[in-house]
Amino acid sequence: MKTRDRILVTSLALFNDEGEAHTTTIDIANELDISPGNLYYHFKGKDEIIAELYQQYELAMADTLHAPITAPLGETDGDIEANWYYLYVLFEEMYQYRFLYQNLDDILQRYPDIRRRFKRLVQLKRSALSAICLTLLQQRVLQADEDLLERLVDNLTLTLNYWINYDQLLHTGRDPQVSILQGVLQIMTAISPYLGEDSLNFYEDCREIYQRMMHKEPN
Amino acid sequence: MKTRDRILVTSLALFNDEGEAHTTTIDIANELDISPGNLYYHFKGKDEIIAELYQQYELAMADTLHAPITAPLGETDGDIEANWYYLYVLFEEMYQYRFLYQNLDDILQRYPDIRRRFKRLVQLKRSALSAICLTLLQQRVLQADEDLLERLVDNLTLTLNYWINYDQLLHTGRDPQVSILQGVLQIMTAISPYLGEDSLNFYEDCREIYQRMMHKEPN
DNA sequence: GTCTATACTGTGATAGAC
DNA sequence: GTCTATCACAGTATAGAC
Repeated sequence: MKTRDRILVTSLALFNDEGEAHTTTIDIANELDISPGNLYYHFKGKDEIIAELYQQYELAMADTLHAPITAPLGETDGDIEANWYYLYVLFEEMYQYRFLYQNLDDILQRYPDIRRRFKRLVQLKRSALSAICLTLLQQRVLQADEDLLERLVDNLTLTLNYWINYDQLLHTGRDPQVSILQGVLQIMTAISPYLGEDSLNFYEDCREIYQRMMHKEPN
Repeated sequence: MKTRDRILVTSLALFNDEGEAHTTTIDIANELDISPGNLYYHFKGKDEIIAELYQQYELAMADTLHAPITAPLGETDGDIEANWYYLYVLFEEMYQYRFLYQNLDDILQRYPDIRRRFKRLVQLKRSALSAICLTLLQQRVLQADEDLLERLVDNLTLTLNYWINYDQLLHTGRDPQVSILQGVLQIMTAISPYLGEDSLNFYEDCREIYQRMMHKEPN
């Protein structure tokens, strides 16, 4: 593994675990057992490392997010399992770059370029969740309820974005896998009451998947 | 106004507008036209200023949050207007100390004491929202749906905590008053589908209050 | 209570040898 | 590509005069 890549991997780990703000270039160099000078040979500074890490994150997310926008998830309409798995993957990808979310406003304030791009990404998340809702709900929501649907999609986007922060705050040290599963359940549950008579069935199916995932987790 | 209080007021303003992480003791002293030495006479350092500001925030919030827990809001059950106003006040109080939410994880990591207390405060928010739900929903939610109710309350707590961040991210520079009104509407909307046959009426009432508040806003 | 001076620290960044 | 050495600077904190 090249030094440049090792710097990226180690930086990401330190940012996630110790917080980006309090990880210095020296910390990174120490962790890698290289000199600060060497680090500066590969990257002009912390800014450049963060820019590169964000680039990685953006590529991965954008790729995933386009899936439900271009084609409905699952073979049959309302395929719960496919949507569950999809949300799980999204949460996982976000969790891998969780340092972004921990000091979000701080980072977005310092890097206006990342701010613009992050905003676009959130809008993309919103579109993806909107597409999922539209297939799940099908024609169920009346035309007049367009606005209601917008509120639901905002609700889901908000949950997707901040759930892990919220859950880890209330349950410090909880296994991240559990947090993520809870997050998926949380989103699915928020959709359920809009499903009319299928509402309870849908919710029960979700809980069942949740239970199943929770118990096979120690793999 | 005593210097000590002026330091607190100015610090809060700077933290909110420029971000806590990048506001130094010197910035605060400059803004007040006093010397850094003078500032250090009143507070041992930035830590102590933050601790004091948090104390203020906690007192105000805890006081407000106990209201619906001890007695239902509104004179009649399901008094929408009273609950609307209540949520509005909560958002406003949080907005006044928004620097806390902008770098939340960073601050909570640096001050373990604040972490514990903030966590308790979120649980208090959760209790308040739970109490509101119970009066609004009354006996509507079946016993079997206890778990569903928990998911709803988590959803509302999450929205209350992060809505302003989310809204300001997607609509940079939007009038905070509008963000807050949207936040209240967002929470009320999330409750509405659980109201059974009153669902649509409730939602329409909320939209009406929202419209009214939006237009009298330029006061 | 408030000021000016100053010292200490950690971090970011570069130059030049190997 | 990697190292050592060193600089510059910002932010924190204190001492002592007024």
